[in-house]
Amino acid sequence: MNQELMQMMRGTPLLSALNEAELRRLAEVSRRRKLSRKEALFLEGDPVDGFYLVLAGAVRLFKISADGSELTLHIAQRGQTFAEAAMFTPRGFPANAEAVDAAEVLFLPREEFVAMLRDGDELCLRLFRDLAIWIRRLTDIIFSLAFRDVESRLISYLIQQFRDESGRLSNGQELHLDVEKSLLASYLGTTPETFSRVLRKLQDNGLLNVDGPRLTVIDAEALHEIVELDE
Amino acid sequence: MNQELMQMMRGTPLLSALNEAELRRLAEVSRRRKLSRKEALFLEGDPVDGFYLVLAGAVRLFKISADGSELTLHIAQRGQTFAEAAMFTPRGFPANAEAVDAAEVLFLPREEFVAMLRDGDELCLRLFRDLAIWIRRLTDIIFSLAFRDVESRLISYLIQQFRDESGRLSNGQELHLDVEKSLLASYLGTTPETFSRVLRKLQDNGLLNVDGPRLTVIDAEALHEIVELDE
DNA sequence: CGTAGGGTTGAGGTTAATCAAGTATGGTGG
DNA sequence: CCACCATACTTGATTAACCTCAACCCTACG
Repeated sequence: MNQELMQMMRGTPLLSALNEAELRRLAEVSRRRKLSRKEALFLEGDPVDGFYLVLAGAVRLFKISADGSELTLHIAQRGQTFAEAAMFTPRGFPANAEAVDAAEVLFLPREEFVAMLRDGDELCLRLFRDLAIWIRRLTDIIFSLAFRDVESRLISYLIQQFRDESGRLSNGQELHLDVEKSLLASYLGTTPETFSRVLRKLQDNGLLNVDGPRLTVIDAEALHEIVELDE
Repeated sequence: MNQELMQMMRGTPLLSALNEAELRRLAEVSRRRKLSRKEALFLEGDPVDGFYLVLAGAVRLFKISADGSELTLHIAQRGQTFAEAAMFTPRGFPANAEAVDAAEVLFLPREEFVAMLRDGDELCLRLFRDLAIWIRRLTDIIFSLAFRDVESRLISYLIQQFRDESGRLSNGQELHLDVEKSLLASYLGTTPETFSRVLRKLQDNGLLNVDGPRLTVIDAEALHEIVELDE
């Protein structure tokens, strides 16, 4: 049996509730799948036979509009699970999934997993927490889209990604964007053009230095003020 | 024991998984609460000690921005439960709740409910479905906010509320708005002014007749076309 | 009759999308 | 090693959607 796989599974909040035997059983029926950059994993509406764990790389979950524009809901990183909730809806996946860069995922079949839900109440509680976190995440996105402008959303993202122990950015700090700017734009619910312009504006106003994917914080205080204005 | 209460509880998808004894036990520890129009039930961030079932009237779940504007996430009607998910997050309610009109709710304490989760796997599965439905609902809201204009959202709402067996509106059909227009505006993520203007435009274009809260469908085909354009 | 609340209408301004063009940058094949 | 191309990114000009502010209407109700 694959030791590294078991290790990864144990590392997730959800699956760590399983005992050794269950973990091994689940590992046996799971399937690995390699994805190339931008390769689709599933589409919105596809029937759901199980959920996924990211083994390597990252997977993007996104909605797509009739005219083709996209909004990224979440980027699942190595060690994270996704599509757990979809297993319990009759209407298939509520979003699309594709690899950000080359990636590998582990597919965990619904049937075996649900069987384990039936005997372990700890596993149930973990899954409830998982789903509740999703609900939180989605309500946060709704709040952002409804009440905040792109500038505020962008700065929020930076703070969230790069904050120190105090939960804040500090002057001189280097922020290296590890994802494409256009992907980030989609995550912020805007276009690459607007994203670029907002970065530019922050630079012109002396809050941030921009050098390709390398950002340098110039005026952390001002940045924090902008997001705190709309909570 | 209150027969009517038991009846209501049995009527919900979630609680119908409980057996008689459990139902009675839960009814015993539950608490009824009457709310007057616009009375707050809880605020975002409040600690969560349980969830709610609407006994009468309706309860509105909404986010509120720093400058005071509101976005309604859901209007829970008689017989519906809400805040189930919040029980499993460490960060309190993710939204505010208040009565739309005079209403009555039943508070179901977390502790007893979670205890029942531990022994009934059917109950767990129902709850998973509940949470998955919430996730679906929230992703739909996100889709609407990100990709669709107010006109399209409004028509979608009307179709959703008043569709016949075929899932469509028909010419001459009377649609009676049972909630305040300003509340509807908040539900559609817009302002009363814009809401009013959109209705006006639909009337001017001969798609709809507007007489206070009474709408009459003039051109169902055209209405459906508008929403189908953006899926 | 007067007032209050919900609703409507108009003018003006802001945000951000769209369209179009131009600039790096990195990889590939000659 | 260089020319070429694809791709991401940037910038400018224009436009569209929608919000804000302000005034006004209408109806219910004291």
